[in-house]
Amino acid sequence: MSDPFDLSAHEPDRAPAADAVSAAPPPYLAGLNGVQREAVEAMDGPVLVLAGAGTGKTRVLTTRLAHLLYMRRARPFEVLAVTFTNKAARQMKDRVESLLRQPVEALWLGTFHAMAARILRRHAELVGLKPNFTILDRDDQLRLLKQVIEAAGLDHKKTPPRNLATLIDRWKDRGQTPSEIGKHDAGDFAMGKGHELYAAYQERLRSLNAADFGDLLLHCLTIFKTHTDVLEEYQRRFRYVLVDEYQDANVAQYLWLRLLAQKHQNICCVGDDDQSIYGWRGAEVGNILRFEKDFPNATIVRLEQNYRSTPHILGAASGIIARNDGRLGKTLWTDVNDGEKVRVRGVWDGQAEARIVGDEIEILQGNKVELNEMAVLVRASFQTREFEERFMTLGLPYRVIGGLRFYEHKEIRDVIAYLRVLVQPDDDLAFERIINVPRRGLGDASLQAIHQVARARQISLVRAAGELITTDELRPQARRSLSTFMENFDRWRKLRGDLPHPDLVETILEESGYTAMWQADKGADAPGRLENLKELVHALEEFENLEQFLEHVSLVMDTESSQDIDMVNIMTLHGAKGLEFDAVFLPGWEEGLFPHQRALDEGGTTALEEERRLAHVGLTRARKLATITFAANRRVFNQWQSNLPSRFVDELPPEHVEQLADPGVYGSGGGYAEEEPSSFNYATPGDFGARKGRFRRAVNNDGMVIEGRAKQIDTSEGGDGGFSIGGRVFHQKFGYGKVIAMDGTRLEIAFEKAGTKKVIDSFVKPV
DNA sequence: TAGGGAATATTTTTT
DNA sequence: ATATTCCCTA
Repeated sequence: MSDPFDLSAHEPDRAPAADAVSAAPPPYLAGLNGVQREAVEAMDGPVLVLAGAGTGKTRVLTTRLAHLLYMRRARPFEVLAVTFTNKAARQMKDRVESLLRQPVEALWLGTFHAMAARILRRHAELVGLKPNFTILDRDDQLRLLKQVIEAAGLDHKKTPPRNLATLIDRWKDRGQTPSEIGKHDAGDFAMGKGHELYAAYQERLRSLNAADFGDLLLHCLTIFKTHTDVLEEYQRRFRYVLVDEYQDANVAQYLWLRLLAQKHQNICCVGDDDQSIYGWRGAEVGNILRFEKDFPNATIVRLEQNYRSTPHILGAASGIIARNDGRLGKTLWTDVNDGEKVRVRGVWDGQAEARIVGDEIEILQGNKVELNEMAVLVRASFQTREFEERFMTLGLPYRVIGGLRFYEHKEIRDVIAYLRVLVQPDDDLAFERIINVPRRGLGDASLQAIHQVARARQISLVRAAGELITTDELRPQARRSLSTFMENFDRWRKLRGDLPHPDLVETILEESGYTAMWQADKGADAPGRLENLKELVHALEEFENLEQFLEHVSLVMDTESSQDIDMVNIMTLHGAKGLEFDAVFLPGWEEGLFPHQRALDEGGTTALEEERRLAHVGLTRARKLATITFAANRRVFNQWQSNLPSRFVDELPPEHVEQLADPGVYGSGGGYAEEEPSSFNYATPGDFGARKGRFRRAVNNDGMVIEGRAKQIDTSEGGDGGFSIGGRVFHQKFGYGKVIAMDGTRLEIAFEKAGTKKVIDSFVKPV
């Protein structure tokens, strides 16, 4: 291997780009290990980097990109670098700039969707769109689908738009247009009309001059396939292609990449099959395997040395992931020798869990661990609530990442709709959203009338509205109101040239009565909404114009939460991918929640393995400390449910786990606090995990299943079998109920007063 | 047309 | 439990 610091050894193969090169030797290669360096320096030809968690994947990718520019292999605009999240894209840009110690502009660096949108805007007319097409979000998509379903004479209750959306998304994820799928690919869905609905939806999108997320990629593929000249232009341009989180790519993205990289073959994909957690969104781990076939002479680099976590954390994570079949099989290792074991702790219920996590966080905080360096990683977003409540009580600062995002707030979406109509008058969906917000007497009847005109004349709603105000179709009141509404928009459009856009938006908010609407609202959330509106106007200053802002909100749904304030992070496991923290809390490791019941029911082994990868991702986020908790009882939909510990708890190798006794189990278990003194024993570490199969169950006086070592139970009362599904039973505490399901000695009973619970049979009597 | 009140679904994960 | 959506009446 030649000396990378010697520039003469790497004679640039093209004219240097004056703007991106400094004369100093690359300062960034020094800290890399052998394999990392190999991945960075293998610049010619396809490269696949299989990078385990915490092995310096991002570093390799960014260094490689910096190196390409530094070595003048490509000018910035000749490099395509795609990520899945905007955050990752931002990070990559920042890091490349800091490696090169200068700003880098003109790179094609962004999410798949952003890059595809950029290409599509330039060639929109090739797929029947105008360059200013609207990008629909999930909400718009669903509303449109509802219309399509009803237009097809179907009931949107029997054919839920959501299900149709998922179906269509999956087709688009696979790169299939309506003409490329079989007539019956949708099976029974919508009485076999799935295909027809898809086609109708695409037609509607086109007439609305709109594209959904999937279309951004799909339309690109169509263009590439039908217009080779366009494809060639991009193939020539992109001398180097870099891909982050490759295991998350769906087929459409894969095809997109393959087409673009075909000419130069300089494609570098970084991924980890063990971190593939987006199968439900169409991600195809198989893409990793196909890579070698499509790019036969690919260099394969494995990164296995972990620089993040302690051996116990790695051991625990590896132990879990080892249960999966069909892995590419990396083995993470580390130099580090010390560190604490992964802690596992069972608790009484969700509140106790939140309380204990809160306490632990305060202890860590006392030990000078920054709150920013701690995270609570949940399986499902509803779990965040209990932590928020607890942390609020404690006065513990926290941020929920990925919760309700800024742009998903109703008031923000309303304003955006105003802006969309302003910029793109033909945006029917936006128009529909705001025509009567705030209330201006333009209800269903008026909207129907407008629709009728629009349909008859094949024009957009705004144009139809413009025609309607010249006729006597509408009631005078409605007509006047609509007329004012339209005049407002005309005036605002004229103002666009004269007024800075934040001021314009403020004007619109005032004159439309939108601000007034919330000021008049007595709801508890109204002040917050007004705050958000202010924040939105403020945010507008960051953008050059409204179009840019709208593109941003369509594609960048995340908002940067202030990293500089010291706060505990709460987020889903999915949201945590790519992040790391000193201390990680993993609550809710219960059967049914994690692995999630729905994954278990619908996805079989494949889905279970994905859940397992999720567990692996969660654990490997931790640098020093990982704490797993599971609650015996949890309130789901206002119903109490007893749960068994997750099978993943069993799968943790005992030698890497410390089982914690928890004296506080009964401290806050709602009404149960007094019933059982703290005599309840937890399993020793040996009992946990070492035992084959399930935990032995313990029960409290109510016969509800809680975790741990089986406790002596007085079974003298009742429990002589004879239960049957549908049978009526009586429980000392919960009263009468009906047996819904039986699993050995466990019964699931729908109590008349107390809701559905899982209880041990010996505590109920047949009646 | 709007506003209240009932019925109903929601909760897996997201660019 | 909460949020939306639906339905009915004023």
